[in-house]
Amino acid sequence: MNIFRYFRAKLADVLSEMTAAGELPEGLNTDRAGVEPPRDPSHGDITTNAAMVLAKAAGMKPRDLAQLLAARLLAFDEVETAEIAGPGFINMRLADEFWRDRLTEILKAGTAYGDSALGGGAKVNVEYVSANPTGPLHVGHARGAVVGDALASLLEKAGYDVTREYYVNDAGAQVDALAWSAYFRYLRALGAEIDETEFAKLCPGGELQYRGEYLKGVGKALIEEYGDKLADRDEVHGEWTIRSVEDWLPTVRAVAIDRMMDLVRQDLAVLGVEQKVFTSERELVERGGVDEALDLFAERGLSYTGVLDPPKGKKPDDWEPRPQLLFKASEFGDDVDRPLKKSDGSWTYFATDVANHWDKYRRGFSSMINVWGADHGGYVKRMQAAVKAVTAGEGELDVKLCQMVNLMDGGKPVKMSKRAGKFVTLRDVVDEVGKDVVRFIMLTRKNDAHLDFDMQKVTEQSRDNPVFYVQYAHARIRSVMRKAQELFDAGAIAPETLAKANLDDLTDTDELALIRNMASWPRTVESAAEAHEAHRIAYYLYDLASQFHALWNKGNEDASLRFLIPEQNELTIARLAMIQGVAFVIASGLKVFGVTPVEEMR
RNA sequence: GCGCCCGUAGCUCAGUCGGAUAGAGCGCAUGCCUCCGAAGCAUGAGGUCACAGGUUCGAAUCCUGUCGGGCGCGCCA
Repeated sequence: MNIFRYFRAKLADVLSEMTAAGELPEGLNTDRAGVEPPRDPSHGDITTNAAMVLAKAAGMKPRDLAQLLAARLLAFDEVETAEIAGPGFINMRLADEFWRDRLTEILKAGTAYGDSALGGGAKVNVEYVSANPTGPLHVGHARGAVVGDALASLLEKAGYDVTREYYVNDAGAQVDALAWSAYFRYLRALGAEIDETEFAKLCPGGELQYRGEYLKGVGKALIEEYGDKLADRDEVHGEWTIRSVEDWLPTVRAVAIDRMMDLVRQDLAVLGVEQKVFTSERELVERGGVDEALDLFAERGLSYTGVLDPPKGKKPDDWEPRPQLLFKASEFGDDVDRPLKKSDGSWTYFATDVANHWDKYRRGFSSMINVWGADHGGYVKRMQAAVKAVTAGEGELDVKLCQMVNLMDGGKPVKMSKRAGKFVTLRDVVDEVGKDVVRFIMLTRKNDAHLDFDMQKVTEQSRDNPVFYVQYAHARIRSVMRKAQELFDAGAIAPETLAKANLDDLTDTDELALIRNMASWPRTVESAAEAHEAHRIAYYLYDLASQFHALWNKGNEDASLRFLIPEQNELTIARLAMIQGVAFVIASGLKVFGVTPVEEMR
């Protein structure tokens, strides 16, 4: 139960009562009246701005209206006090009993606490990673993977029907370059003595783009399946020669992409990411998806053949005007119209991506979320414009841009050279620090802020490491529960039993404050889901964990505040119920992150 | 030149639909372990929310402009 939503409903009742009594005018718009936590807890448990927002329309002074509202709100059993403060806030304090009931609710729900019906089962598509299938994933991809995956889980928790999707860019120049690079490995594996720089000259762009060791496997796989059929051997000199492109490239490309996608899937599995739908750009093109989408543009008069102005501020050295098929993106909020066809007549990446989103819409997703690297920022407007155009305004696309991850080791940046094919892979990092640490840390910043990832700091066992601190809280609770088995039967301290326990002994201010914080978990889930911001969960968990640790520490000074008090069974049971509640809420949050709560620290 | 993102404590960052006296960690200062819950804890100092206007009961938050940083800007994805 989202307590703020609960009291917002009560406020609505009060407002309609007042309208019926003639104290408020008919047809008052009450949308802006909300029930929220006060900024300062000393003001109370919940607060409403209703009097201030409605005063003008009601023709009353805010504080006068607040008086009337407060009197009626006070009539509810749960509301202990209702005071007017500042410009017209109504601060309410809720009965201790109400909070203890929330704890009972948590114990009944377990890790399902915080589940919400907010989404109402609406379908949402979250597309993330979507890295080119040209090699293993590196650390940068890890952030997008985790951000997308956690956002998907968060939306599921908030009641949406979520599909996790990966768009495979298996058409276009990049995968052709991959095929060339794989072909080189194939020829080498056949035993051909081909010089790398000589071969590079034959490649498109005169460069052998992918030189990592990981392509050796593709070369071998090609030999296993096709033997030497993809190359010719000069009978006289015994040298291997390259066949014409159309004879080998489609085959090599297909095998290489297949292999690379296996690699990508394995890397994602290591991170605990499992996407359900893999949409192939090539298949989309082959089954006419692009033609369909662009026909739609043509029908609606949203495309035309024209010439773009040269980009300003950039040296137009090799620029020359060329007529292209353009999409009227500027009619949908973009700055200029965008090309759908290249000068050679083939589709641009944008055109196929329009088809991709059109396809998603037809599969029933009017709500779509894409997670991209920040370097794709310039692409957002045109894609949103395209989604609006292709769905006739019914579809909505939110793009989460992930900023760079600065990989560090003991305060020093880890050097990565993409040119030499030496970059730190996702797998390297996961092997080093573990999946849970990577996942949690990737969510400790807003997606659009730079993130420092220090391999040493993230495994440090100290308060400034949020992963440790949150996990430690959970482990401490599990440890107390284990110890409690020396005092009670396992059945007596099982969550189902604790849910029935008498909690009246929970009277300490810090204990009640802890319960209040737990009770704000459903609201945290809902607001984070609405904002599409999973990182808020990390801050909530850190906050809850430190509140728990503070209470634990008080037990050092004052033995009467400890969780296990010998000879005082009822009090101890109540406190066990409380910390079990904390463990559930932490586990519930970690589940959203795909992080396993630990039983003990090692 | 244009567009997008960002600018909050010495440092790294939170900040809920616009809400009251702007928060956390690190660092700093002070106090606290012969044992019973210290892989530490408690308390405190520290701010022109980049700057200047505007919107209103109320602005770190919304709008306009300026300054500073990052990213992007036809035939790459």
